[in-house]
Amino acid sequence: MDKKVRVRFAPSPTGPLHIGGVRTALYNYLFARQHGGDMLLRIEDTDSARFVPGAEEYIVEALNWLGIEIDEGIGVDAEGPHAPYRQSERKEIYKKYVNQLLDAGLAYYAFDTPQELDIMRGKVANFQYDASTRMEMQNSLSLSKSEVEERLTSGEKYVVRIKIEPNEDIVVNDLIRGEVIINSSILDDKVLYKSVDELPTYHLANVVDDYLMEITHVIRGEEWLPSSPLHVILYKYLGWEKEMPQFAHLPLLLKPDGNGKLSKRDGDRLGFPVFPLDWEDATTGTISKGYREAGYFPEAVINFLALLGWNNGTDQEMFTMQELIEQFSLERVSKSGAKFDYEKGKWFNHHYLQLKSNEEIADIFQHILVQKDIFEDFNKLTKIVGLVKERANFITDLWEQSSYFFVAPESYDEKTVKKRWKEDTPQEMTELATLLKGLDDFSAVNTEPIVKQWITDNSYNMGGVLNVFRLALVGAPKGVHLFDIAEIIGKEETLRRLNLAIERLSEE
RNA sequence: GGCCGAUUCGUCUAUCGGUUAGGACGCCAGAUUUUCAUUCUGGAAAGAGGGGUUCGAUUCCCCUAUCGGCUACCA
Repeated sequence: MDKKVRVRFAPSPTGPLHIGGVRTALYNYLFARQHGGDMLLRIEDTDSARFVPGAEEYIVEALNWLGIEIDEGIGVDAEGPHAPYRQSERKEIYKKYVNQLLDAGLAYYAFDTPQELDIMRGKVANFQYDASTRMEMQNSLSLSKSEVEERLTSGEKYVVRIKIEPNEDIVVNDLIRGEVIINSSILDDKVLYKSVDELPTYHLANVVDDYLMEITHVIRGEEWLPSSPLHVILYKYLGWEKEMPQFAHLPLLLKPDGNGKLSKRDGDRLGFPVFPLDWEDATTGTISKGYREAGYFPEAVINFLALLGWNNGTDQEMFTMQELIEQFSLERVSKSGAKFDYEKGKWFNHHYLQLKSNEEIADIFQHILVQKDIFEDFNKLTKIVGLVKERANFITDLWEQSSYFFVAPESYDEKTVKKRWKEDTPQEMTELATLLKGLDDFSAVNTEPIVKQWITDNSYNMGGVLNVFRLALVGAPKGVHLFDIAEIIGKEETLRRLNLAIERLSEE
């Protein structure tokens, strides 16, 4: 019987969660759910220098908003069978395995300072700390036993490096890319542990934790592919070869224009969010926009992200989370990076907006209106939403599409005025006002035929009259069906706007 | 520079040796409409290049090119 599937999302709390990270989390989640397995959230804060307060909370909130549920670890409960889930709180655990490697002669102490290493890198082209150079460096392999002892006891800062045996082909079996073979000679003796903060580096920490937490599948970004042979070696050195998880390296999310990894700056430059939620940088105070605050529905973001690198082989484009869980497969994840197509993201949101009920949308839209000091009757609002929602991509677009329902025009579109406002217009509009004034039933089904009949009877120009009427009500050549507008704003307001337009536009 | 990975319309992608290379976003045109938008219909638009293998390559192999990732006491 196979082991229960267990995957983890392991971001480092160095800032807001990047949208690419969100996709990684999503794929992990889909995979776990599909196999009835567990999804863990682990915080990789082994770099004390890059720790950013609030980042962890942000990550939890973002996943929560998106409906990516965590079964174990951070954000669920402090305990859990493999607690703690914050690597900075697992120091003792790593220490034990560092010592194990040291004792077995598979790792060694190194005392070279960062400055000394920089000098070496400057001096020797393509310098690499490995079998070919390690004997020239300051470490427990090159130094005498007593000197090492002395340096250690004197409290000199050191680092523990893995001892890589050269000239071995390391095979990484990737679920997406197949076998990737890398020769160990190109690997350097990576730092596993640093005494400065008594913390391991990512490489050791992630292997130890994945083993201890019984992770069966490591699904992560492609940027980890080059270091995965190192991880394979680590599993071997630690004696966990049999328990080694399977790897799947996801293609990267690329900039919409040009090349390279999608970054925060692309969002600022091109005007779209690259983060799930708004994020305020504590030191600079600058705010990075998030999808939530930009008006996206979580299901739209999920759907959009899911398809950036995966498809089910058919023409289907709309997927609920449940369908994604059922249909997702690593085999169908593409190998090449995907450029981030923000326009398509908008289209997804438009689609999901149309799926919402008018009441649901009106409920949210109401909050936007209140901020503008507009308090509209909910039933009326629901009606308005039904009329304009198909024109919107976001609920926030609704205001632009419907403001004329709430406020009378302050100015009139010049081009339309020039084109439509003729010598006879004031007279026609006055007649129209009189006609409307006499109507009791102001519903569109009643007013429309009457007004049109009046136009015909007087041999007026249909388009001319109606467009000026629209101009009076809306102020611009836009908007929903004219008589619907009149119905909703009501007889009184319709007449008021009509007279206002006659007054203002006749002056000129 | 070295290593690894990738390469189908502008973009996301389908195709698992034989297709008029399909769909979607975006774009353009037409229809509908009192306006704008929506909607509908139609259109333009792709296998990086070169060698093989094969009766036949977008598909398999090799080379080149291009792009990307990694190359930290960062993840």
